[in-house]
Amino acid sequence: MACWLVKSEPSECSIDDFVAAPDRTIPWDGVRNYQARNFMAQMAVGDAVMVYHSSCQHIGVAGIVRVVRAAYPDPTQFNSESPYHDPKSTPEKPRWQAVDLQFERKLPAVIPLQTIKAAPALSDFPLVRRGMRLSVMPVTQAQWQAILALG
DNA sequence: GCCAACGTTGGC
DNA sequence: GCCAACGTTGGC
Repeated sequence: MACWLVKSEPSECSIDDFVAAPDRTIPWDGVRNYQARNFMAQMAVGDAVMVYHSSCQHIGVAGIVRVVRAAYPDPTQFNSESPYHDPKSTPEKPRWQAVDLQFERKLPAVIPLQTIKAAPALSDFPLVRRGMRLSVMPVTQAQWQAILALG
C-alpha cells in the first residue's frame, strides 16, 4: 500500500469538509499539473493520503483520508462553466485525472509545516524543499511515520 | 527547440 | 501584499 500527501487550501477543501461530504467522500479534481497528475494515476484503492492545509492560519498536515476510487478522467476539464475547464482536453483523450478520497481521521492537532521542516528525518521530503509547489506527492513509509510521530 | 515574459503557488 | 521559485506560453 502506497502513501501520499495532497495539498489544499482549507477555504477550498479542508479535512472537515470530508466529514460533511456525502459518504465522507470528495472527488479530488482540478489538479492541473502534470507531475501531480502522474502521481494521481499511480494511486490505488486503499492507499492512505495525508491532507495538508496550505495558505491558512494553521499550515500543516491536518488529517488522513483514503483512496476509494482510482484515477478516472476529471469531469471538470470538460465543463466550460468550471474554472478547471481545459478546452484542449477531449473525452476521447482526457488530459487530467481525478481520484475519490474518503475521510479516515482527523489528527488531534495540525502537524505544523515548521515542525516538519525542523525534523532531520524529513529533510528530503518534497514538501519542505524550498519552492516545491507539487500539490500531490508520494510519501515513503518512513516519512509517513516520521510525520505522524511529530503529532 | 530556445528563452523571455507571464501567471501561479504558497510561505512569510 | 511581497516575492521567490517554478511551470507554461508563444515568438522566433
